[in-house]
Amino acid sequence: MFQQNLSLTVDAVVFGYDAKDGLSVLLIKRLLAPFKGHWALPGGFLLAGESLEKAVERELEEETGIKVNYLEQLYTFGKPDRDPRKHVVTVAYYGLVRRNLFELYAATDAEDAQWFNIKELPPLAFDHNDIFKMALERLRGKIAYQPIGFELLDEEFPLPDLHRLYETLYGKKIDRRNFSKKILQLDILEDLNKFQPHAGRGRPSKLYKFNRAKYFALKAEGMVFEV
Amino acid sequence: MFQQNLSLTVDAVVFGYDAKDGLSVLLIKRLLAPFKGHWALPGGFLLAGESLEKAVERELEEETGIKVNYLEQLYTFGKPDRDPRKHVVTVAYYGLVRRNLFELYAATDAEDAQWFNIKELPPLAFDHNDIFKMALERLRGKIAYQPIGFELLDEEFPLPDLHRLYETLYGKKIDRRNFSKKILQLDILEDLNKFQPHAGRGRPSKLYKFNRAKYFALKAEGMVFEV
DNA sequence: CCAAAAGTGTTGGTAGTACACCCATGA
DNA sequence: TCATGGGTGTACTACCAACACTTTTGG
Repeated sequence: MFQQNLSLTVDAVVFGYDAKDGLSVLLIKRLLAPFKGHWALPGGFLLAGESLEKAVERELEEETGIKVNYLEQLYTFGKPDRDPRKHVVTVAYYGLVRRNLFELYAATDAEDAQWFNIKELPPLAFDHNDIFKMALERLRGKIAYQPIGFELLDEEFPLPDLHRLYETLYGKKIDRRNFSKKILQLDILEDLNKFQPHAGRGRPSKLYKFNRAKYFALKAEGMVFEV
Repeated sequence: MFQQNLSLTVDAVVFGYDAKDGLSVLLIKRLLAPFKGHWALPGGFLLAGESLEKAVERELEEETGIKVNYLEQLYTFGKPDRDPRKHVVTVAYYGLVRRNLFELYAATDAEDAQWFNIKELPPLAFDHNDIFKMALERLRGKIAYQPIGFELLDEEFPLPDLHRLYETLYGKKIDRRNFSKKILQLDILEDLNKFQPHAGRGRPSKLYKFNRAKYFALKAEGMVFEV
C-alpha cells in the first residue's frame, strides 16, 4: 500500500534532574543492528493508526519502563542517509520526568537503560547526538518562558533546587536573592509551610509546590512567566 | 521494505506580505480527491531518498511556481484520522517570500493557486486550518527575536513598512518612534541614502537594507535582537 | 498653505541588577 | 561556636514607554 520506500520512527530525549547529579538523559543500549551495542535514544517504529505521542509513550514504556510527565515534539529529522539501511524519517520528542519516581529497567530492543549526565554522554547511534543537542537547546530556551522546570523537580521542592536547575541549564551563576524574588512575585508557588528535612548543613529550606491552576488563571490575565 | 501501512507528506504555509494588502498565505485548489475542489496548503508526498526541505521546495515549485527565501520546519502532524483514506503523517513547514518577486501559476495537483489574506481564509482541506494557525503563531513569536521579518519585505524597504508588518502580526499599535529607535540602534540596517519614490502623501521615507553579515557579527558579540 | 506621513529628541517610571545582613542548622 | 546554606531587604541603573515638535511632500 506504500508507494514510498521509507520508514517512520519516533525518538525521545528524556531529561531527568537530581539536585546532586544535575541534569541527565535517558539512554538505551541497542540490542539489534545497526549500531548493536551502541547507546541510543529510546524510540522505534510508528505503528499504523497510532498517534505520534502514543508511539513515543509506548516505546518508552517498553524499552525503559518510564512514563514521562511532560512530552513535547522537538523536530523531525529526515536526511536520507541518517540510517545506513534505508531512508528513515524520525519524529523526535523531548520529555521531562521526575527521576526518583521510576526504577529503570531494560526490555524489548534494549540491552540496558541508564541515566547519563548531559556532560558525560557517550557517542550515540545514528544522528542521535544532534537530536540530543537540539533538545537541550530547546529545553534551555523554553524553560525561560514556560513553567516546565517544575516537571523535573519533586512535587514539593525547595527554591534552591529550582535555582540550581536554572543555573545548570543556563550554564551560569544567577543571583540567589534576585531569583527568589522573581519567582515568588509571580505568585504561582504555594508555600507549604514545611521544611526540607535533614538536607545537610545550613538552614533548612522551605518547601513549595507549583500551583498549576493559579498559573493558568494569572496567565489568562496577562501575567508573563519569565526567568 | 515497509512494514508500516502509512504515508509521509510535507506541507507548506507560505507567507507573503504587501504594505497595502497586509499578510497573506499561499493556497492551492485541489485537483484530486480527497477534498477535490477545496483550498489547501501546497504539499505532497515525500520521495524516498529526498530530504524534507527538498520535498517542500519541489512541491512548491511544481504546484505554484514559487521559491521561498526562508523556510523552517513547523511541526509534524500525525493524528491517524487526519486523512480520510489512511494514516498520513505530514511534516509541515512555513516559509516567507517576497510576494512581488513571483507570478503565481497553478500546475500538477493544483487547479488554481492564490494569495489569501490571513483574515479571509476559506475553510481548508484536512487539518490545514490547524496547521495554518500554528504557523501564524510561530511566525508571530519568532519575529520578536529573530530577524526574519526582512524576508517578507523588499530587499530595500522603508522603516514604516517594517513597522506596519510588526503591527499586523502583533495585532496592536506600536509607537512609531520607539520602534524606529529600537530597530536603528541595533545597527543592523544599512542606510541607503535613497528615498521611497512617489509613495503618496507625506514626507518620503528613507530606504534601508538588512545587513545580514553585520547582524551575525554583532550577534556573535552578544547583541540580542528583540522587538 | 494645509494635511498627511516621516524624521528626531526628552522625560519619567519601573523592573532588573548588584549587593549586605540576619537566621537556622550540623558538625 | 563556627561554617554552611537559606531567607529577606535596599539602592542604583538602564531600558522602555509615553509623548511633542519639526520636516518634507502632495493636493
